[in-house]
Amino acid sequence: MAARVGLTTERLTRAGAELADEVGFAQVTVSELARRFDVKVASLYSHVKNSHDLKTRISLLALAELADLAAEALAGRAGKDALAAFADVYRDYAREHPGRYAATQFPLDPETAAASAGVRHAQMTRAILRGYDLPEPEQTHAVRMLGSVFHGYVSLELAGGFSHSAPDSEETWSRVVDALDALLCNWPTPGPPRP
Amino acid sequence: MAARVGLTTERLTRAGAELADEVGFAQVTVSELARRFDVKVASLYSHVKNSHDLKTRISLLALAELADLAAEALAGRAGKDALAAFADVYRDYAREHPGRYAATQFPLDPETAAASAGVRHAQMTRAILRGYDLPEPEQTHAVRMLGSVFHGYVSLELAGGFSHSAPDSEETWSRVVDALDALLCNWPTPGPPRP
DNA sequence: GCAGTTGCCTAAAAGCTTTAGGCATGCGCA
DNA sequence: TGCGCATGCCTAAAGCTTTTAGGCAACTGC
Repeated sequence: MAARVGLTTERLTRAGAELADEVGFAQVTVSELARRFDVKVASLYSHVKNSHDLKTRISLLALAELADLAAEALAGRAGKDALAAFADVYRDYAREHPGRYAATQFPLDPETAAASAGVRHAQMTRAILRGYDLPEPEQTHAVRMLGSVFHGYVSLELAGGFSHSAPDSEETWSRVVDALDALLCNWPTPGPPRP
Repeated sequence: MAARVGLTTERLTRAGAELADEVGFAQVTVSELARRFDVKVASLYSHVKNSHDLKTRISLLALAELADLAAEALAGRAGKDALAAFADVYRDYAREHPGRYAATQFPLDPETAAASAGVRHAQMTRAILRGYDLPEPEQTHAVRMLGSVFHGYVSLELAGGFSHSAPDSEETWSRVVDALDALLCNWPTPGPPRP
């Protein structure tokens, strides 16, 4: 009958990522993917363990892409320049590839996460902080805070939180980066413990 | 046969919220809810339009609970005290009710969102800023940044991002609140536009 | 040109969603 | 107390997704 289509775990993962950007990561389904390759659903199960496995692979792909883009953007930059470039890459990736971005939030089991490009991305965040010198325990707090701001901002923006109200998101983003730079330059020393 | 159970949109919504906290918001299903009431699935469709409607209602319930808790925490506080209390309510709610918290991120259509308790919550964020005086355009940027940090931090924490590594999340959270307070006290003035 | 592997298929079971239509329970009213 | 009617929950059914088992045919390499 029909010739072989040439399915591959690789191709399925890529197509899954594109599908995610089109219809949303949550709507990525083995069935829909099969439809796109004009192939019966069961055929995919030779290349992908199950739906969860497919999503995990898409997530790993997205994390790797994001880390690569960030590494490229960071090359030759330091200080606020590096911070802004890193932040922009993150936000732009999310806006250009909302489905893939959602995939980066897919909960991975600890070993998978530890082997993912996510750790590379985290190391880059820490590298940026070398431009501002913070003592060690504070550095970790700052890394976590940067991650929170970037992820939080992009999530809310993608959810439509900042649209349809002035000032526009572009401007706020720029001010947020300014604020983070200022904050890292004047990182507060620990006060008395809260009650 | 079996007596009437007394289903209500209200009761279904509440039970749905509990279910979300137990198994995760994404796993909330009309079928599972029916099982919990020991009732046939179709019976729920008299009280709830469809699965999406159910999730919307759970989302609205969670937003209202969160806004109520925040309002209570804010009463009689100002400045950093208010900021910390507001932040803690947000984080504690998310940790005690992860499913409901996830529900607060459920995308609502614009009119529904505008009529939700979400706007009340946003207004409270703005009220906190009255303790730090920022000029108007900057105030909006700051509101968005606070929202981003809170949401981002809590999301990452819930996803397990900060567990299994020192220092513990409790400490970072406290430092993040310190940092936000410091930042609001020294909010940077707009620099030259980025190229 | 043959053997063997691999790839895609048919078949089937199980679960979730949603709609249509039916019976009876339990309420209001006489 | 008993009647009528509305409402609440049920049966039935179709359509979709996931996942497994097993089969045939098409490529690969010899």
